[in-house]
Amino acid sequence: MSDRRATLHDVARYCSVSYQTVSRVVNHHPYVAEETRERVLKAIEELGYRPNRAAQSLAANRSHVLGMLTFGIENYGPAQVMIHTEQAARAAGYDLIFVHTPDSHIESLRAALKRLLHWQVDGLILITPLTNISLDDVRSLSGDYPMVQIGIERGASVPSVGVNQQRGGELVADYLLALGHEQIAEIAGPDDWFDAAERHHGFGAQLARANTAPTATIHGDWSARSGYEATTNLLASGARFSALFCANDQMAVGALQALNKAGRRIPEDISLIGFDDIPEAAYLIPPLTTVRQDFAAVGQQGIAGLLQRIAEPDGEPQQIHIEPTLIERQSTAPRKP
Amino acid sequence: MSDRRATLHDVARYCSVSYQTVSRVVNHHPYVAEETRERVLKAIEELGYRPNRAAQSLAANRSHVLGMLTFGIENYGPAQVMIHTEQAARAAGYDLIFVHTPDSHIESLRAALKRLLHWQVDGLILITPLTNISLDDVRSLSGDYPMVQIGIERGASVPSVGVNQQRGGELVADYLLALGHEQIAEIAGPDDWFDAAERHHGFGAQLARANTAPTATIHGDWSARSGYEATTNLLASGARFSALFCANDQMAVGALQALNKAGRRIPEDISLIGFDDIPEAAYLIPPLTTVRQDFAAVGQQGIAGLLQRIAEPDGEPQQIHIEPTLIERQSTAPRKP
DNA sequence: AATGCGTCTGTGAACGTTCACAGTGAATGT
DNA sequence: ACATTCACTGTGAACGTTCACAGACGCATT
Repeated sequence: MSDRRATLHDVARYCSVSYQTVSRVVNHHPYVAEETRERVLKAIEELGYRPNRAAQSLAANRSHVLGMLTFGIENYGPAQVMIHTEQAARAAGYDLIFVHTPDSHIESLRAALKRLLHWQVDGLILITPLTNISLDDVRSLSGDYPMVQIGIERGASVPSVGVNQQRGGELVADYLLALGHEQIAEIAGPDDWFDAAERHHGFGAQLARANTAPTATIHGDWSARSGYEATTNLLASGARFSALFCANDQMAVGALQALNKAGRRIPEDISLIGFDDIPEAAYLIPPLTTVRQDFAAVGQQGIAGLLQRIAEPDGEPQQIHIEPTLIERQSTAPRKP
Repeated sequence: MSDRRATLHDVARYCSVSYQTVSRVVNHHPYVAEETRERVLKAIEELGYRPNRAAQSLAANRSHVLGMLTFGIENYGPAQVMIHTEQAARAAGYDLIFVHTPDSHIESLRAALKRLLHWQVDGLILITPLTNISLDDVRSLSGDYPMVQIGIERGASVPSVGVNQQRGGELVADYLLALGHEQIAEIAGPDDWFDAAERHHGFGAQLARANTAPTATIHGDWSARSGYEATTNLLASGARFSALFCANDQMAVGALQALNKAGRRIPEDISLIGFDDIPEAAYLIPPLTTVRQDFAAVGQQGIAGLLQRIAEPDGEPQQIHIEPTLIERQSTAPRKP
């Protein structure tokens, strides 16, 4: 209707109370008479009044916004985490301002972080699964902002929530060993992602406990293409293996094709196992055995942790682990005798 | 260091100028002496001053924020659009506040929109590819906000940018007809997505021009699971077809498995074609023929359109089409004689 | 010597809200 | 009858910035 948005004062004038009373109604303060409340509510409705967030932030010195910094959301895991985090934040009454770093340079991160801090964000959610981004560096920029890191960095000084990737690696090792496999190859994720590093570490450590080791480890970049190329190289190198662990499902897709081209049957000749349980995993040929991560839980716990941090900024930074589960399908089988 | 963030006044006092001069430096106004500028810049650096966005919004009555409303970003297409849109917005100096609707009820949309409008967003980006969301309804809530709809709605009263889905459907029809296929089945997307509707429409129309029609059309929900089930039903129904068009690649993954289980060889017995060109498409078995959409272009044009709209709010709402391209791989072949 | 203009700087008010406080009645207790 | 409390309402200042204006100075033009 009108040119300008209605303000507290407009509403106040409209129903002859003070602006403060209107404010009280809006913020559900006690001590406003029922009759007045209704009159004000009606006026708000009629004038289409909406509080101005900028003014609220400024006056109250809190913004009701959380800053979300992401990297690599073209990948399934980070994207899932992001969606669920947004949901949890919204449920808690927070809006999200969202910056995506296109690359992992520390300078890009600084720039992204600066953008977020311009806003008086109440807290920071970091979905930046990279080891080369030192959280101390982040801290130096962001001061004592409440924040939560999604994905666990070992011994970090920041509260964090993530899937226990190390345990995931162990699950895979245990499972393949139980099937009788002794020669196991690995296509790991990029070294600078700590999810990848932890998976790799857990996997290797568990094999070591059984006095064995991966026959080969190649690092991919999460893409099907890299899985394909890694597998091709693996086969060309003459490495012998009866099982192959891919650190995510997309790389397993590529591996599947490479193995297929080389005439290896799955699971008869080679057992293949992925990680993530993307929705397509059950529909590959054969359906892919993989490790499922509960991203919804990560998102919820992440926000819960952050809100707690906002409420009481001191206290030991907690690290919350979500346990992964192995989903057995038909891409794995006992080793042929 | 200090408890409170530095303000304009702090900086001003620190180097004995007025706050207004500092403001001028920050905003790159002309008419500030080189010597002063440097002194101020130095002070800003030393005090770690950052402008308070809330105060800026409030005073200037513009926020430098764009509101982004998304639906269905668990799907490849919307997610890609979102990423590229964010990038383009950031490049243009805008921050993004981000709300995701978990479902397509109009009430969820209203709620989401309300959140965005609380902020004095300068413009609105709608990535809500649903036909049941009437843009007029959006307008009634958002008034004359500059906005851009990602994904073309036929005859919409709002500027929009999207891939020419209809043309995509035509490409598929042309291609399969040229290969000699006459009996073509279709697994379409959900009816209430306009991308799906347009693809379906273009596909059907082009077949009609060749005096034929799909032998069967089933609607899936974009997931591999639904592709699998649809294909299974198709086969069980006894429908005869030598080619199958899936409205996205994920459904094609499911179809692939269903056909495989039924002993149909691809492409020898049945040609399969998808849509989207997800990164895994080239690594399926066999590599999937599909239609590629340039999501980066969509994002960039979307932001460009919105910024133009913000600059001059009047003028005919433009609709920008991005043309899709067919990527031929090995899941399609000429019909067996 | 007076006028004008361009460059640079400062002042006051405004943006729309919250916070701290002060005030007003009416009901209650002594 | 008077103080005390409680429920409710209003006032002034502040948050950190931008905008519109005005002032001061130097230099060229008349």
